[in-house]
Amino acid sequence: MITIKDIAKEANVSPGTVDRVLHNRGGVSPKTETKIKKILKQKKFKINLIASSLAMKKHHNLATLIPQYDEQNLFWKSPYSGIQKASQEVSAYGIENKVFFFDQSDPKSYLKAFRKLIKTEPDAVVMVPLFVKESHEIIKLLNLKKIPYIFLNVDLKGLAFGGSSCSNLSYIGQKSFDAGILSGKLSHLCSKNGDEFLIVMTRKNIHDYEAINERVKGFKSYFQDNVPDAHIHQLKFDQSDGFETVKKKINTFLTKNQRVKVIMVPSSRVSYICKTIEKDHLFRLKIIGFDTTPQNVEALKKSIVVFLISQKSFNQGYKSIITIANYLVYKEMPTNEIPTPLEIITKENYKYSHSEERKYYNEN
Amino acid sequence: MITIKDIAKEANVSPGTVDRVLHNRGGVSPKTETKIKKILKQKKFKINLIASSLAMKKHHNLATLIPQYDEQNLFWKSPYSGIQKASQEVSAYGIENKVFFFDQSDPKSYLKAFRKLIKTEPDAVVMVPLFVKESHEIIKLLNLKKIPYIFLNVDLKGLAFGGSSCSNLSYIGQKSFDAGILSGKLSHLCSKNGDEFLIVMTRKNIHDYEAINERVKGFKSYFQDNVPDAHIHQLKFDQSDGFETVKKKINTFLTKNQRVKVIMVPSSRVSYICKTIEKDHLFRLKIIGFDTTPQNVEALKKSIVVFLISQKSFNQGYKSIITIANYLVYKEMPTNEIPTPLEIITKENYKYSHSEERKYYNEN
DNA sequence: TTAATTTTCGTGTGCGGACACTACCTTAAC
DNA sequence: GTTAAGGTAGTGTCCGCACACGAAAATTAA
Repeated sequence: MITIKDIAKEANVSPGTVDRVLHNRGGVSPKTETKIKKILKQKKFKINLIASSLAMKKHHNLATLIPQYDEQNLFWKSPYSGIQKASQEVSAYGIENKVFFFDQSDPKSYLKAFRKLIKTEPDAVVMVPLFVKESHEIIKLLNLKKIPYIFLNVDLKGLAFGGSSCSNLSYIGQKSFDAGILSGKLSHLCSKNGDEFLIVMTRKNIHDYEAINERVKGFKSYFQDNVPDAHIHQLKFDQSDGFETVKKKINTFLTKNQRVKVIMVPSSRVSYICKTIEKDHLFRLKIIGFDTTPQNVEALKKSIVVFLISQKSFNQGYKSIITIANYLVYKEMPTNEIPTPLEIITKENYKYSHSEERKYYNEN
Repeated sequence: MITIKDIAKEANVSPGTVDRVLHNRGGVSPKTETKIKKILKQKKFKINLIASSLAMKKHHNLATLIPQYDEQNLFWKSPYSGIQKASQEVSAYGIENKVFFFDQSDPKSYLKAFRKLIKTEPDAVVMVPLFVKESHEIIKLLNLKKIPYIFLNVDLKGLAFGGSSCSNLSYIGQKSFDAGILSGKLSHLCSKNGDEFLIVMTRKNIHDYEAINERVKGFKSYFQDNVPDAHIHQLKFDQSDGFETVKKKINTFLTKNQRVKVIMVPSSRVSYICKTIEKDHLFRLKIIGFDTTPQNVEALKKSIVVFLISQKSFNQGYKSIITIANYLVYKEMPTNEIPTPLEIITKENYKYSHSEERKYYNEN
C-alpha cells in the first residue's frame, strides 16, 4: 500500500506538501506540484479513505422524508427498510440519518413533516416528492439553503417552478413507461392470436397516478409497435368504489368479453383485483401486476398472478442513502437518474429475489 | 459519538482495559468487566469501524482461482470483472487479492495455477472447482493448511473425498435445477396447447455438464408437474460436431417436427444455436437460453431469443470477494450457500439490468 | 516477612491522513 | 544592507482504536 509518506519521500518533499497537492490547497510551486502529480499517477496512489475519514472526523446529518406505511398499504415498508439498512451501514462513517414520515394522503402532513425535518439542519435530504404543489415550496427552500437532495421513487423531473427549478442531485426509481412496455411484452407472450387484453386501473392514491399512467402508456405503446390490431380494454375504478362494486363490474365485463385472456394491473393492487374475480374467469386468465407486496407474492405463489414486475423498492431506499452518503463524503456526483432494474418475478424465482431484504429482516 | 475513552472515564479505568473487555482479551477482573460491560450497554457504545480497521492495519492476502476467458468464451469475463471491482473496494481495507487463471479445458493448468497460488500463502481462497478429481487434491491441501475457501459458480457440495470432506465456507452460484424449472415455466407461458418443445444441448465444456444437466432436469420436472403430456424433444451435439453438422441436424429436425414451437438451450451457447437455425423456422420459434453474454444479448435485442435467464455472474464474482473479505475482517460467517437470483432478461429490460457491471466498465 | 509469581491494569506508540502552525527562503522596498 | 511581506515547505498533533510492554497490585510460595 502506497502512502502519502512514500510519495513524499520519492519526491523529496514533506508529507504536508503532498497533502496540499492532493487537495488543491495551493501554496505549492508549479514545479513541485507537477513533480508530485507525476509520481502520484505513476505510483497509482489512492487516498486511504479509512484514514482520511478518521482524520476528517466527518459528521454529516442526513434527513429522509417518506410516506408512512401501515397495514393497509405496505408499499412504503420496503424502501424504508432499505433506508434503515443503509443508514446503519453509513453510521460507521459518521453519518446519521433521521427519518420523517408523512401521511401519503395528506399534503399538509407532508409539509408538516418537512418543517420538522428542516429544523434539524440536515446536510442533505432524501425525499419522496409525492405532492407536486407542496414539493414546490420544499424545493425552493432547499435550493435557497443549498441543501442537496435526491428524489426517491417519485420524480419531479423537468418541473420548473416559477424560476426556481428543481435541481435534485438524482432520481432513484423506476422508468414507468419502460415498465409498461415490459408488461406489454409479457402479456403478449402469454397470449394467443386473437386474445384480448384488459387493463384494470384503481386510483387509490393520487400520487402514483403519474406512474400508473406511464405504465399504461408503455403497455399500449408496446402493442402499437408490435400488435397494432390487438384489442385492449380498460376498466377504471374510483376510490369510492367498494369491493362489491368492483367485483360486479369486473365479472360482468369478463362474462361479456370471453376473449379477454390477459389482465394487466398497472399498480401494486393486483392481488386486490384478483380477489374480486370469480373462479370461472380466473381459470382462463393470465394476470400481470406490479410490486412484490406480501399479498401480491401470495397471489403469485398460488399461480393466480403469473408475472409481477418489481421495482426493488428495498434497493431503491438502500441506494438512495448510499448515493447521498457517497456524495457527502467522497463528493461523488451521482448520475442524474439511477433507474431501478425492471425485475420480472414469477412463482419460480421469487425466493431468489429480494435476498438482501430478507437478510436484513433476519438480522433485525 | 461515544469513544473508548469516554467509557474508560466513566468506569474509572484506562482505555486499555475497555479494549480488553471489548475484545474478550482476558486479564480483566470480573468486577471491572461487568462494570464496563454495563456502561458499554448503557451508553450504546459501538466500535468505530473506521478507526478500528485503520489501527489494525489489516493485511490479508486473498487468492482467486478462476478460468481464463478469451474471445471464444467470454463467460468468465463477467465474474472476473466482479472480482476486480470488489478487490478494488476492499483494497482500502488492506486486503489484497491475487488472481490466478487456468485453462478451462485443461486440468493440468488448473493444478499448475493452484501451485502458484499456494506459494503466495493466501489467508483465504476463492475458487471455481471446475475439475472434480483435481479439486480433491487442492481441497485436501487447503483443509490441511486451514486456509478457508469458498466456491464460485461451481459447487462440489456433498462430495466427500476419502475422508477429507469438502468444507468450503460457502458456495456462491445459481441453483441450476430451479433455473431449469423457471425455463420450463417461461417455455410453457410462450406456448399454446399442443405445442412441442425442444431442448438443444451442446457439450462444449465438460465442466458445466453438471449445471446443464440440472437445468434440463428442472425443465422436465416443471412439465412433469404441470403439463405431464407435453412432448419434449431433445437434441445433443458433441464437441466434435462442426457448425454445418449442427445446422443440418437442427434444421432437418425442425422441418420434420413442425409442432415444435419453443426451444430451450440450457447453456450460454444459445446465440450459436440460433445462428444455425434457418429463418423459415426461426419465424415460428420462441427461444429461451441462459446467460447474458454479448452474443446472447445481441440475439435478444434482435428478438431472436425471447428470454435469457441470467445468473448475474458479475455479481457472483463481486460477492465472492466481499463475502470472504467480511469473513476475514469481521469474522462474519457466511451462509453455507449464497444463491444467485434467477434473473429473467428480455429485450425490454436488458438495459436496466447489469447496471453495476456497466458502471464498472465505464469507470475503468 | 520477603521473594516469586500471577493477575490486573495503565501507558505509549502507530495506523494514514488532515490541517494548523511554524520555519525558511525569496523578493522587493526602504 | 536591513526589514517586511509573501510564497513554499516542514513539523507536529489529533482522529479512535489495537496492541505491546511493563508497572502496580494481588496472590502465592519460601
